[in-house]
Amino acid sequence: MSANVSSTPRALQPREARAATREVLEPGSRLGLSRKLILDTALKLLDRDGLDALTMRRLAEELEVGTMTLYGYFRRKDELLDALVDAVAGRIAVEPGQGFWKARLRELMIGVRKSHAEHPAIVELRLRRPLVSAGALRVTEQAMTILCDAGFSRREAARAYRTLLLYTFGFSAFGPSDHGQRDSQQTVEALAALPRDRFPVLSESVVEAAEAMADQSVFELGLDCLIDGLEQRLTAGARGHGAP
Amino acid sequence: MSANVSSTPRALQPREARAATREVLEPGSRLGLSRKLILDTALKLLDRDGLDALTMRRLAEELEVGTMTLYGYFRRKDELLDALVDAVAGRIAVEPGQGFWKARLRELMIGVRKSHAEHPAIVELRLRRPLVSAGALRVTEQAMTILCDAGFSRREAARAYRTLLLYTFGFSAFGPSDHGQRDSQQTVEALAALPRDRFPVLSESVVEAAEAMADQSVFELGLDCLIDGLEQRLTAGARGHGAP
DNA sequence: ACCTGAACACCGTTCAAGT
DNA sequence: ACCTGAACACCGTTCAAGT
Repeated sequence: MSANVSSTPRALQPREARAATREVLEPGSRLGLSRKLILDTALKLLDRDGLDALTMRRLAEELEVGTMTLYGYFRRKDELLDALVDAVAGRIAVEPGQGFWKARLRELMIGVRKSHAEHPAIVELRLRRPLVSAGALRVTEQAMTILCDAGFSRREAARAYRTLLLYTFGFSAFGPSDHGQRDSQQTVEALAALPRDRFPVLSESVVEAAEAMADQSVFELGLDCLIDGLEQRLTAGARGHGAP
Repeated sequence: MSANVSSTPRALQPREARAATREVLEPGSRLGLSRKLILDTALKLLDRDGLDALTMRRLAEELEVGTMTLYGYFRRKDELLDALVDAVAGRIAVEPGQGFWKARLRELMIGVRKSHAEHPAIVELRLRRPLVSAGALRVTEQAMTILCDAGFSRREAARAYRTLLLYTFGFSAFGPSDHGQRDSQQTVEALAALPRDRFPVLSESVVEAAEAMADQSVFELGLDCLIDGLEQRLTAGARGHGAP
């Protein structure tokens, strides 16, 4: 799938590029079709049956339309996927909020995490495409605002946000899935089967390890550790060699 | 691909399970074939051409063997992929090391990150499969040892390691790719094209944001923030309400 | 102008057959 | 016992044709 992605950027012409960022084709639609309807249906399919279930054929079938009709609205499947990611990212809450910067930042990242939890397949989609669309950058803007207001330089704010975002994506992509009951039981069994001589500590921590692997609340632990660590650097920097 | 994964665990019988964890079939090999050779070739293919290039047909072609011959060594492609992940994880450095626990933990996670950087496709493979094989758990054992020695309870050690691991995976999966020169230029352009009124801070931080997105060293920033945050919790816990 | 079936070049895997 | 080609049920996408 991603082999196709990497093979066809095709450097858009300036004028064409501008058009491409908003509505690409959007034909007149003899059937009731629209880009929005296609995206909504794709998201429904994604949430219900996962990333692998989102094929052009099945999406078309769901819309009761010929497969090739979709290609009148999105030139390639990739284009549809990018639009999907942008749309979902665009719904993440970025209210200004109030209070200390640490609390505001915490709130923001929990909103990102919540969006991931609601649409797990979207996280997978973001793996290979470093999408920098407007919808996806709303969160970045908000985070940068909070961090710069707190006293971080633009460079440090950008780096700090990066660690928060990558941690959040990591948790969503590799962390516990929402149903994860069965996973936990399997984890316990796998850990219990380890040779005690080579895994002395883990053998004594089977339950604790399995719980940590299944526990959604570990997200907040890491998030708070990161934010605390960033705060230390902020105050250390201000004291140590003064901000310019 | 992963639809197939989820559809066929098939609960092994106890005796069968034991056999399955080591050598599954390993036929006598009239050609010079072996599970090891297949895995080595698969890893070479993966590193050279990426995850999508690793198809059973192409792997067989590379080995100058009929496609179906591979199925004599691995029952399914998934089985081959799991073996691949386990083998690569098994090579991560987990020397005991010395010094303060923070430095040892830092070293360990940098080793994990290094392995990811060397085999990016392996990170993708670990997305959907929460593999708990012996090879992959060596790092866990080492991390738990370090954290427990430092004074964390087994539960807190397991949770702490979890945040470190998920951050590391997040960075490797969603962070800058190793070549990423071109990405950076494209990022700058995308950020510069944002409407200044809706993105006032980001518009002023185009270069800083693009640099942070391309910078491998941001990994250490987040890693150190996390470890510092964990340390705060360790000492706070020891002072606050004493360890049992 | 809008929609679409057939076809092409791919997948993983089953099955029956080769030696 | 070991190996494998043909076949099946899928992909994304091109192309030429329908209305």
